[in-house]
Amino acid sequence: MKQTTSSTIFPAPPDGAADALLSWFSENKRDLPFRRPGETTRADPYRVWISEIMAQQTQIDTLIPYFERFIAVFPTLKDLAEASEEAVLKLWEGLGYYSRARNLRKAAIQIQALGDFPDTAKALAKLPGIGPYTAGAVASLAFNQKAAAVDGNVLRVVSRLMDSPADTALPAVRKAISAWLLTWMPEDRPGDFNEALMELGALVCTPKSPSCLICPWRDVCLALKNGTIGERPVKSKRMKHRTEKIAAAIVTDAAGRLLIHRRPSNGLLAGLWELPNVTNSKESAAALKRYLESVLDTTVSDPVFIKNGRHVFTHITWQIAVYQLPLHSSATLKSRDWVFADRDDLKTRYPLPTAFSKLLA
DNA sequence: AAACCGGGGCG
DNA sequence: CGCCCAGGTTT
Repeated sequence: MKQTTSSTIFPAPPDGAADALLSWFSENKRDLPFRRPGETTRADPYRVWISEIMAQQTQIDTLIPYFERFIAVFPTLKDLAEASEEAVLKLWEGLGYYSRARNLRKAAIQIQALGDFPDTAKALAKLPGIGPYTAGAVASLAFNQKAAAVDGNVLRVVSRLMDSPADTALPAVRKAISAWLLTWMPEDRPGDFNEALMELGALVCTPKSPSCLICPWRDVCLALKNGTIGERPVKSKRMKHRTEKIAAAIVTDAAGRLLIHRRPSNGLLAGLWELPNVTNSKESAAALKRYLESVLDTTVSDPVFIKNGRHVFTHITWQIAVYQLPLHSSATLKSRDWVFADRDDLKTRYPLPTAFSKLLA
């Protein structure tokens, strides 16, 4: 008997949907560096984990070079657990959401202490940086455990298959879809099933202009049948935006080294390095000069305006005025959060967010 | 439940 | 250039 305790938000999936999906996947799956078989597992859990954390914020094609570099520097869990935070951040430079890099290292240390890589969604979810999605993804893709892994791709694919008007921004809807997927996930192939759902979302059931004509579900998809593909999935959340004016300084010493500052260990771009700057000041050039004089404990020349820049985050737009201040007298730096960095160290050592690195280009 | 956390791709 | 994309943590 099937589903005596059904009560999920959807009725049973269309007949043959699982078989059609798995057949399509076996013929169309991409050969990706984190999908090669593990020694004793479906895939290497360390690689799956790293790739899933990276995939949370980046499309696969963009992520691959980062992944390859990361694995080259930290080939094993042990290498990552023994790395410095700054070394991990440097490899993460340009990917954004830097707390994920810090959590990656913390979790590596915890897994080392455990001895074995956690192999259930429940155990994985205890690690920093691993929530419901990543826990399910690693458990199923690496260990073939029966667990849901509902990301944006899966929400879209499922919403369209069932022509669901449910708001996928709501945690309750995500939970309901997870529970529903478990009711028809093939017992012996959770990893293939989850990976196939995500691959379908990435290659065929894309957000805009999906390739419905070649979709394995073209005959059973309810949104396609009802002409509502463009309206699925339904998502409610919208966020506000604010603008900040930043005055940033390019300060070089007599040797041509660049003055940089480490940001605080919490908040936006935590722990990354930046050009010295002041925010939302009316007399920005004068404020910048005062700021630098207090930091360097010496008088500096008047800032010379160079150019304007602009950087857009999800919730903030920075309007950046860039000034130059060459130093001729020597300056004393008060803390390890201030450095004169030469060109080579800037490239290899200090993680600089895109907002600033593009100003120097 | 809502706010915070970044950068890249695309039309 | 405006618009879109996502999952985990913190408040």
